[in-house]
Amino acid sequence: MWTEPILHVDMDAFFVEVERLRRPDLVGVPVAVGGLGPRAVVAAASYEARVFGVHSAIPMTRARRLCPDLIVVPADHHEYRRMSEQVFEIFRSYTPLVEGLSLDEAFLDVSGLRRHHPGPEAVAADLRARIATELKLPASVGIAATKFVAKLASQAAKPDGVVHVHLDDQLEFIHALPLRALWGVGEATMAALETLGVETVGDIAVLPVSALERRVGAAHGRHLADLADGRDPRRVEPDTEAKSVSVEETYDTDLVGKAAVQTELLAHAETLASRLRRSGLAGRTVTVKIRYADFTTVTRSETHSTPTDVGRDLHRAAVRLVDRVDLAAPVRLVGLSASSLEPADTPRQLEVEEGDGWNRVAEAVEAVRLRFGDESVEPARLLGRRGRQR
DNA sequence: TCTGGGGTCCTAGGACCC
DNA sequence: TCTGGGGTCCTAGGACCC
Repeated sequence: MWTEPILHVDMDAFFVEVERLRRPDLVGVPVAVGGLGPRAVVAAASYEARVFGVHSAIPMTRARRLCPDLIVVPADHHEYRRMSEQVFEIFRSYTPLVEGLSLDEAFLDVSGLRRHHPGPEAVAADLRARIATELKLPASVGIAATKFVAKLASQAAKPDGVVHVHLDDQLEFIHALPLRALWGVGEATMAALETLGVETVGDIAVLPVSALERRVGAAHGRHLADLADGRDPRRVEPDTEAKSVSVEETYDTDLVGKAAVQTELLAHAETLASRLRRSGLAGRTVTVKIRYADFTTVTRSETHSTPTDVGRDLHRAAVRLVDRVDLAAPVRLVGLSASSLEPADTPRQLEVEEGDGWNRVAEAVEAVRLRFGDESVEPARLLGRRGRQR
């Protein structure tokens, strides 16, 4: 019973269902949540819309063509985040071992609930009932011995169901699935494996590992071989800190010229800075991303010895970086990100710019000394010197 | 059909250090 | 005068996920 203690909980058409809570007119009809601009894509589609072939990531223009009666609702990420927090609160009322994958799905390791529930299926039933009654939202749950099988099980459970894959049936279950269903197998991997004539997970289970490694790389190849044999040692890791924070925008019409790009970078820098501050983070690495009209994408990054969460610093770095890319061609997307993140409150070495930098430092130092006394600020090399003299 | 915005992880090459 | 092996960090690009 407890040999399959991992739950993968996946909210059904989450954005759509959240919208339906405040707009009952959306119930039972084809709905897509997404952007409204000419370049928007579908972020979430209701099951009524999926019948028409409307699903996540397809262009909204195409979705409208596939389903003329489609109701398009602009995305409200604040609201989705708010509801997501309530969903995760319920998850964490069962176990602290909750690993969120996005706003609407998570792994739960419920092995610690042995004494309180007869089995993981009882936990899943209880959890789904609570989400349904307290939040009025549907959720599907996959139960398995490993993370990747639990995730596949929740897909099989949709919509609004539960699938428990017992250890004894695990290989039979995964081998029958199309290869593309595996987490980590996308278009490129499928293309790389095409010549091998593999279609299902079972097909790669009988392949030599070396053949996989040759085509998709060492790490990926071995990983796929392990999954096909049902091996997945990854534990449920309670949520870890963010590794990067980014802001990007695709424009309805392409930007032309350096000035336009720099202005967008200034706006991004301010947004990024406030997001960093709200998370209490600062980044040492700044990366600019430029996507041209033909969709080719370039990035330029630089890493500093000290992290920043200051809009002005981010913008200055961004302008330096974007100077190294071609801005004569039309640009459809501009992005800015911060990585190599550190808590913003760790002690930092100040970096003083050329120009009037030291002047401003001196002014600031005087202001502090006026308020807190002459010894409140001094060069680091002098620290402790006065103490010794006394 | 003409491709969002937010992320994570991997690879490969090069610089640099010991 | 030509040259090893290992480790770490950085950069750029790309695959993939929701």
